[in-house]
Amino acid sequence: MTQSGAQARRVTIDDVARHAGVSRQTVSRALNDKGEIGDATKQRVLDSAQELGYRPSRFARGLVRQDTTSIGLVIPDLRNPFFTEVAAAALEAARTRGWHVVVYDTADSPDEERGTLEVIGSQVDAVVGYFSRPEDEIDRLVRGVPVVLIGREAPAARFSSIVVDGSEGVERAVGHLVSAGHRRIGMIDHAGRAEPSIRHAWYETALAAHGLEPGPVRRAAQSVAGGERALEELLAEHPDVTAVFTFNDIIAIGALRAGRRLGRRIPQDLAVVGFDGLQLGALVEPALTSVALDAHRLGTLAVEQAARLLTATGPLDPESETVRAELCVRESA
Amino acid sequence: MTQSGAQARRVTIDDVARHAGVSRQTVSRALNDKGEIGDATKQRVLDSAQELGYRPSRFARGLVRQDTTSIGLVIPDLRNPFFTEVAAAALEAARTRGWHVVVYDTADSPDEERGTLEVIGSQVDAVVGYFSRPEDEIDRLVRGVPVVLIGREAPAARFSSIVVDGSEGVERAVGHLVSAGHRRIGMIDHAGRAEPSIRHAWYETALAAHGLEPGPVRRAAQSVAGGERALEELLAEHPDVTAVFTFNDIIAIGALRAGRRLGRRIPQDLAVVGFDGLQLGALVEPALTSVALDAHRLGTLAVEQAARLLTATGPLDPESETVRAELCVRESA
DNA sequence: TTGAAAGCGATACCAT
DNA sequence: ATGGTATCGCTTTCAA
Repeated sequence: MTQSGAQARRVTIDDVARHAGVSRQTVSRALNDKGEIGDATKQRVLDSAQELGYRPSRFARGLVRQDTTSIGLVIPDLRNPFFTEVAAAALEAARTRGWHVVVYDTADSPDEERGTLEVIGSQVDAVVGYFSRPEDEIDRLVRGVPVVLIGREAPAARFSSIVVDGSEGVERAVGHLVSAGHRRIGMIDHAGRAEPSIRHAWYETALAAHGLEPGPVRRAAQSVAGGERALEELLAEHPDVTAVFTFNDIIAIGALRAGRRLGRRIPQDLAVVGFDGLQLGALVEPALTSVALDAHRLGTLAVEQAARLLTATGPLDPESETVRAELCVRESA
Repeated sequence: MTQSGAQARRVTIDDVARHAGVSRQTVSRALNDKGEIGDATKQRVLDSAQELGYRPSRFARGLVRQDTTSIGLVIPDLRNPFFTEVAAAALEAARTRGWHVVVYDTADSPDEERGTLEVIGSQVDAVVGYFSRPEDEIDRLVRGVPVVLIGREAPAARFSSIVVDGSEGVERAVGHLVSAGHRRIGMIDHAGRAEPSIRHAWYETALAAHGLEPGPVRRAAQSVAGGERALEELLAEHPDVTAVFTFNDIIAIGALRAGRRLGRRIPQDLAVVGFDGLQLGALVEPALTSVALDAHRLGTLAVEQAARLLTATGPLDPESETVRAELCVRESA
């Protein structure tokens, strides 16, 4: 007994060939605009293909012509303009190379990150992005796929990476605060991981360099609201604080708003310095002073590094692998 | 004469099999954690694979197990927070389905758009996103790949789409302005395409509905700076204008800034209404009033629509295909 | 100009 | 538990 409503089987090149009364090589020629084919035949084949709704399998095609490259781009939170910028730059750089970019947003969650790593290995030729998991675990999960780590705290041993060095920038920022008379400088770190961030370490080092003792630290979710709450709590506990350095600009903007709401004049009563150097910082009031990172460069370099991995050219030299942060003074400090 | 420095040939499953002294099926089993394999054998195979640096071909694998789905997501400008939001939502929706998303940023350029369409057809199972080219051209370029058009002005005949209906929202916005006493309401449209945007049409209709004659229109690049310039020019030529509706929030923010700089009090002397309803609008001062669109919903629906195309379920019903804009009143109007 | 046959690199089914 | 063989859908020689 025959089943009616047949399975929607894939239309293959052979179907088209049969329909057009030619061999499949001829179909291939017609579809790929190779020469060596009669005009009439070509048209007939094209028509058949159209009529049958034929679409070549990307797998079969990829299998035989080993030319398409795609990379995976892993971003912790695409909604954060900083990562958007990195992603946009990476997309640009990939496009100039004719690469495809498969984007994954791990929502800042280690679990999602693991899931992504598991699945990504079999989908792309190289992986570029932000990861919080230990190196050996990443290594195990991607199973040999080349990886470029961006902004990894400890320059990775077994992976290529693009290193972010904010120590100097943060040091400048603290210098700037100090010369404006601030002595009691707090920090709002991010709340994501168990340990303090590397940015926190830079902050402490910078304070020490200026002979200041560590200020109070609060942790915040990476959102404006998170920054607002953290600043309120920080000032409630430590009213003597007159300046804060924050993990990033989003948090800083929250701090800015909360500070104003509490009646502090900015930057006189409360100076705020963010990190990232978002364009957005220029739009709020007062405009945000920030330790700025060149996100565009980060994205571009990451893809270039991947290219070198893939072509077995040597990696970038350590210097050009590093992106340094610079103090961008606006109004909030 | 043999060439030294042999071509870096791909390591295949057969190489691993040979190295481990087993058949390739056994290798396959070991790698895919299927049962029916001895522990010792499995370990030996895994070691060989590791040693040879073996990575399965995603094409060969995809060819035989027809399970991985990927879609192309085409965005005009990832740096615009609105599209970022759409993209983030689409990524989320795709992830729950286990799909991969290949992202393309067309930089708002018709040329890039064409290039993207040409290349995308052979890379993904469906395409979702924003396009400015005529339908029939899109059709020709993607060659049969299912397409979901987002926010297309004329609901597409031959493609599925997610429709944006802002008429009501804009009408409300104009009503809001009118009841605040504004009679001379200008618009800043975008400068991208030759013709006025659909948002401009909504604006005109809304004015008419309130018995107002069309106000002056200026076009701006989609950036804060573009908005600033356009507003300056608009007011220079038409000082009697007391309110402007803008193509989007980014432009609106520019208008806001320029208006203030010109000494206009906002919203009394100059009311500004944007379009998109970006979160960002709440951070500027005064906070931006805007005709808001649910970007998250847009991204989610687009992917759902793609899912229906792919599974040959019926498309979404027309009503749920439509996303309506709503007036979000903050401070600028 | 067209067609036949040989892979590309993996998995699945059926033996053993 | 392991191996042989067919197969996935296409492109690329090589003949005709």
